[in-house]
Amino acid sequence: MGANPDFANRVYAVVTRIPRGKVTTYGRIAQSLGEPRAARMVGWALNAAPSEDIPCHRVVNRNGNLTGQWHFGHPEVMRLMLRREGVPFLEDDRVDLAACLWDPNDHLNDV
DNA sequence: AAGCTGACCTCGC
DNA sequence: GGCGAGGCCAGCT
Repeated sequence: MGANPDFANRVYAVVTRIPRGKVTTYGRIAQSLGEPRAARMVGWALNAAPSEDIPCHRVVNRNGNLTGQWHFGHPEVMRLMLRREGVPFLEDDRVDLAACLWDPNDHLNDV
């Protein structure tokens, strides 16, 4: 990992806490970590994150667009995984954040 | 070795 | 309200 395993570790912790059928954004995660400007690093952390242990597919951008769809090997993979969990889609590569947004800051003390 | 890029977001004009 | 630049940090060319 990089020189900030602590940051990436927190990212993994947050992503793991994302309930099934819910999604969150990179910015929300970064903000919950105290680094509202480090959204890019969140994405990079997920890049090196083991997708088999971490539900990285539940992380989308602020627009609700599946930016990292090609990172799963194929765009349809991320789509099907989210759709399988009951995540509502506004478009083929865009989810309804208003319906399935899970804010880590709102669930810091809640499990 | 230096510069660009990248699963992004926020601020400024 | 739309466009541009800055910021974050590590990896790659």
